[in-house]
Amino acid sequence: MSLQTTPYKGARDFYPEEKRIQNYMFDTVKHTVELYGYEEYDAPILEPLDLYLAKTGEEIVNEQTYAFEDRGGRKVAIRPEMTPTVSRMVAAKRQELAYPLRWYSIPNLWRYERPQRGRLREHWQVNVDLFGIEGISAEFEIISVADAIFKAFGAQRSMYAIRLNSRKLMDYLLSEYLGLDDAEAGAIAKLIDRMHKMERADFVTKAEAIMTPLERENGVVERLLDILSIKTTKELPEIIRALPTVLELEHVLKLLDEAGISNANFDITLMRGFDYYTDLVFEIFDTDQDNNRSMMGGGRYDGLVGLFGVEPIPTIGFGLGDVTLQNFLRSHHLLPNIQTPTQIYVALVGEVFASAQKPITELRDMGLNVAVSAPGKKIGDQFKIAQKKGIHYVLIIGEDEIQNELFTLKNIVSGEEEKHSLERIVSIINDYRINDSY
RNA sequence: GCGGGAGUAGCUCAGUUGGUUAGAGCGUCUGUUUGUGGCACAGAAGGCCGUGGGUUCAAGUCCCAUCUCUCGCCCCA
Repeated sequence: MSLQTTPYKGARDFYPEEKRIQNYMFDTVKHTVELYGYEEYDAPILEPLDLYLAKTGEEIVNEQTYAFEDRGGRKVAIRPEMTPTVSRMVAAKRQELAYPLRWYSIPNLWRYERPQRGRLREHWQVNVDLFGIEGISAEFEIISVADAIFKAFGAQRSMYAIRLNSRKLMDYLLSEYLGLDDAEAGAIAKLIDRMHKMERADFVTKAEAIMTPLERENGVVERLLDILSIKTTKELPEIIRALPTVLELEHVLKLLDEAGISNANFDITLMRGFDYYTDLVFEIFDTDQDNNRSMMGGGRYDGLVGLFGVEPIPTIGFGLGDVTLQNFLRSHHLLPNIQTPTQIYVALVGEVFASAQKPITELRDMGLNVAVSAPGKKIGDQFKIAQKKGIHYVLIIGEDEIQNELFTLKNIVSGEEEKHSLERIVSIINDYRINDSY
């Protein structure tokens, strides 16, 4: 029995060409969020299992978390998300941090479940969080940052939709306006979450099954359907529209619209699961039908830092998964062809390995990325290898070059070939790289 | 955890109602001589047909089981 070469189920190998894509995506994200003043942090991949039990549903922790006992008998988990960790970090230094905090990270996360399109067991997730601002300027900023990331990749507004809702609004709607008890409200909320996946009649049947006969007689299902069909906050019943959370939501939408973010809209069917969100929630969807998934989700979670026994801190943030982001970029042809960072491939001709070291070192000292071919290969093969590696320049070093201190530089894309000094070569390559950038 | 689809060369796949030594394209390697690649030509390597059992004179092909991958469901941090 031989060893497998395939990676662990639901996890990916990143060969250099794939790692380049990931680096490009993460570098673009980092650059964008840093424009807004966000700073990178990180934390261990292992956390005490308790950290997740405190705020997440039983099923998620028990069945979808990699959890085990360490050698000291402590129950630990591989982090399935970053939000509890960052809340822990903030709580630990609650008194000494300078608010507002603008923090981001790109951790790898693990969840134990069956892989499917857009969802693997290991993925990387951009986490962007803003701590310490209570008002809607935080909502406006965090959604603007999310939007800026998509714009930084060259996405058009028609390619993605930003959907907003309010958890407080939905709580009021289900318990006060429709008069459902907690269990019913929870079940209906889950149903709403996936209503776009089912037929209307199917939704009605399932909704009726959740409600009591009396509620059905009183037309609660019809009232639910009516309210779920609305497209703007203006259509909400007057009593609901006057809620502070709705006024705030309208204000955020107005600010976004004035900022040119025209693809942000109210969506009363947006639920965002059932976890720690306390007020506004939002998601970004791919408008491409083949990738009809939430790529990014977030919202306000004012209560999480307080779980660590300190005064709560108002917080809003979002997460953006690398798998769904890459699917998005691919389906909209937004992934550039990213070159190897190696700029020159040195082809040695003849017995010059030792004497070629000096010019090679000088090139590196001047900042070029230089790979040297294996000795003893024919020059034609060395061209082939350089081409296959995607390196555009081959530098030929033989007896002749070393004697004259003029080296043969060949652009294997154009086929042009000339002899130059090392300084001239550096300048040619640097100019070429600038012109060749994405 | 539940369901659909698929496993044949490194990759993408063909393989007739079961019938001799298993096929193509791409890729890899070698050569068409000596410091010039891509193109072309010639050649080579590379398969327990996912694994185990069964039916049959005969199984890549049919049946059962199992494993893996994949798409969905559940769930979604």
